[in-house]
Amino acid sequence: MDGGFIVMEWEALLERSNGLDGKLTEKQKRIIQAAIQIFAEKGFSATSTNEIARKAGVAEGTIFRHYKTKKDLLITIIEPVIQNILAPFIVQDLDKVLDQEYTNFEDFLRAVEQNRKQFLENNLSLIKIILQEIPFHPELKELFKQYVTPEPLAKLDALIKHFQEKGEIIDLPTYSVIRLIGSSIIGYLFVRNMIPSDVVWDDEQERERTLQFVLRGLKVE
Amino acid sequence: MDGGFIVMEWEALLERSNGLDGKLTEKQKRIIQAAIQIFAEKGFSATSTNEIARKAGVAEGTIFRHYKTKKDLLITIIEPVIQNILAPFIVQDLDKVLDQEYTNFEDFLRAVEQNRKQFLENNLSLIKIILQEIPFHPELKELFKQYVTPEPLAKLDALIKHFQEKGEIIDLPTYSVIRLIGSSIIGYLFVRNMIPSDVVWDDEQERERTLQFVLRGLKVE
Amino acid sequence: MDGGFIVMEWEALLERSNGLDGKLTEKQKRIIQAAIQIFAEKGFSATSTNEIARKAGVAEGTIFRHYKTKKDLLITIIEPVIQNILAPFIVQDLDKVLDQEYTNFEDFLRAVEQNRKQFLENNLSLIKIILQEIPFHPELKELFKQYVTPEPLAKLDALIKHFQEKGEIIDLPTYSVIRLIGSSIIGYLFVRNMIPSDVVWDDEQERERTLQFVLRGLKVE
Amino acid sequence: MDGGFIVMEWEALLERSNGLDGKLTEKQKRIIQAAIQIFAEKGFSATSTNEIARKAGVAEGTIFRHYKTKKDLLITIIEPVIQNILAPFIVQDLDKVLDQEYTNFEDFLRAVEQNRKQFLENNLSLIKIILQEIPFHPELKELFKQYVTPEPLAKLDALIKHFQEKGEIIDLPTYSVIRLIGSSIIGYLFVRNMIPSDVVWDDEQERERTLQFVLRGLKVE
DNA sequence: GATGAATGAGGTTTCATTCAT
DNA sequence: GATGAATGAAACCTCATTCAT
Repeated sequence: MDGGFIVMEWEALLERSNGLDGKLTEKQKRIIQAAIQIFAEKGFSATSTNEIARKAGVAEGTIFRHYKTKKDLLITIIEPVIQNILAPFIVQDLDKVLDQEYTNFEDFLRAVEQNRKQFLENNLSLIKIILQEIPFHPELKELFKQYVTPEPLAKLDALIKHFQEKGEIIDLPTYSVIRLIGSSIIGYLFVRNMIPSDVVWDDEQERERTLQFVLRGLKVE
Repeated sequence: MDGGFIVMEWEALLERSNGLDGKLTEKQKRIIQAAIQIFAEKGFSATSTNEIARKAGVAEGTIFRHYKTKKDLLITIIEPVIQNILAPFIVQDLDKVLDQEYTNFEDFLRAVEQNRKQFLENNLSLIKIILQEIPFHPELKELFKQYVTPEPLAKLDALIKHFQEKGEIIDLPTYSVIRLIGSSIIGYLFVRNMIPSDVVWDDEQERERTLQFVLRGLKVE
Repeated sequence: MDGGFIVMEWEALLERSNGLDGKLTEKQKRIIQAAIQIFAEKGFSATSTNEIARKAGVAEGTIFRHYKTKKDLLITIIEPVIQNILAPFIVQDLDKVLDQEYTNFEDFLRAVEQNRKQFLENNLSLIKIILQEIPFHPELKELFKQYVTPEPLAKLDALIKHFQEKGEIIDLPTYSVIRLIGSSIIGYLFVRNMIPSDVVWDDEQERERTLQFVLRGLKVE
Repeated sequence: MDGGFIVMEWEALLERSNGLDGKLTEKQKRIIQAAIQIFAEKGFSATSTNEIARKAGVAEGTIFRHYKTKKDLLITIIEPVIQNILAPFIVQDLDKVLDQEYTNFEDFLRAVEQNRKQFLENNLSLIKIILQEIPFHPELKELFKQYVTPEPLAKLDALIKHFQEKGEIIDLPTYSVIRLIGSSIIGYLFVRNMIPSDVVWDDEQERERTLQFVLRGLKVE
């Protein structure tokens, strides 16, 4: 099983989001790992702490020593993921992109797609949990809002405008551009990950079709 | 409250899906209505039959007289919705569309968007329930597959090809075309329904932008 | 065992305090009875609902169908007792006492002692529970205050003054008189009920000594 | 807060009762102090060792290094208090009293009242704990009996007889005299300590009334 | 001596489901 | 058909106590 991998990924997110320190005990890791797996599989409400404890190989009480309630455990897991979902690579690397005049919109698009595809693949269970549980937990919605800070959005805005000024994409409000790009890429990634294994799917071609669709859709006529 | 409306809508779906008109007793309707509301609000697992009974104004036992288990109640609610999600208006009206040579792709797109928007608005709670619960209940997945019958898909396929032959849209595999159109429209509808009430949103413009984006994205160059 | 007797007594208090209606099911009575016994024996906190259920011969869940929480059960038991502790016979019969001029202080004292002795004996477990738990539950303190209504106190005040005017007892503030009488009688009743069975105790004599002590202590010199 | 004071008091009791001076470490003192406070506030059963540890600022394990079980801690706290409750000042000073012919019953009464009032005020929490827990722990009852040694009682008996022979108080059995005096004084102290702060209470007067009541009640006619 | 993570038994409460009325 | 009291399994969580460090 790949549980170990999932937790490694999650720990990476954790470190990136809290500056690190980590210091998770062995048992804590096992609890987190078990919880991620079962939450993703059955949903938060339908998962019992007993089951988590059994899968983690710890006593049930141990869970509650580290996380005051079951919901606490959920939030502990989700918080760093939310932070990283909403802080796409742009934030880190935007300056470079803006500085380098040679970068065009198509390269940007390919980079975004590549980056998010990676993130999605590395964090499938975690993202599933978030999508499932956000509607039911106001605290999570709050977390979400809290991390939609103006700064990265401003940068993204600048970037879009940059391409518009260069005449590479059509002149629409930033949020519309983001929505249209986002829909197409997320739609592609969603189908790609959800299709049953017995269906033929030429990933390379589908990606190319999606990117071309977006490029044409936003091209200045 | 619009609970009554929701059930009326659901009953319509029920009738359309099972032909006959149900013969639901007053209490059954109240149970269904209460269940839809609370399932949508808190999720299936986190909803107690006691709560449903209270909201429906019936005894807890009454629920189990009509639905053998809680899950039975869920499936009873979801089944007709699944059928109708996957049987877009095309099924009923496709012949007309195909017959009428004058109909162009843009009109078709507008019609699809309009039809799905209506469906979404009328059945928000129901769709929310389905999206939430499908991942956790193999029976529901089965139901899903069962209703992805070849017939409507074949018709849709014919329709896409029809527009491709007329040179109105680019020559891609049908499923890619559907995916690209679907992503954009669903993305638009999703944002439209999810945005908080305090954000400005010019619906007419956004719809137009989305449609133009799709039209350009699929246009033959 | 006298459990049946205790509950009968408690039901009597309940009826007297809520005007009656009773309508306790058989199981409810068994739960109350078991709870009274074990609370008195081990204290509220040290009593488990599991133990109550076992002694009552019902399922644990049944307790929570009737009483939302364990504390609810405690309050349900205690409320009518508090009411009746604080509403001594005087309330009911005071008018008679005041009307009959021939009644003297000694007869009154004997009557009080007799009445409270009866009450104490009939409700030993209940009173024990109250004394134990009141300090820890603000709700109970509130209940207490709520039932120290001005009306019965006013009547008692009138009665004391009545005897003072007749020159039968010394001229002290009512609350001091009540305190002194109360201390002596409660002290007598307490010792009487607490003494181990192997100690000799001539009840008749001790009561007489106590009454004479109070009479002398309050006599006008 | 007066936590420090409480433990100082308790240490004094401890020293007086075991002769030696205890050699309590700093942490032990903090544990005892925390335990006294929380036991008094919430009762023994409702107090968790975790809470004691937190309030004492020690690790939970440290408690169990010093006291084998939670009950052990309770008994450790209570034992010296029981000894001192039941060994009123008489024990130490009785000889003086008996020797000094000039001492009369009234002075004796005043001294008892003063001494017990002091004790009560200094040890309110401790006494509260004892009264709460004695009914539930046979070991404590045993302790109690164990300290009701014949010797101090014999001295008290002698003292009562002494005043009876001098004709200062009525001729009743010693235990009746003690009971009557005790009831009145304890009743006074109880009311004095329990009255809410918003009620007027002239302590000097009330004490005088109580003492006069006892004096009259026991006076030879 | 002190710590605090770990335990597992047991606490209170909730729940879907049954069944006599 | 409808009820709602009753059930008991299982849920979440707390607790006193142990033990390796």
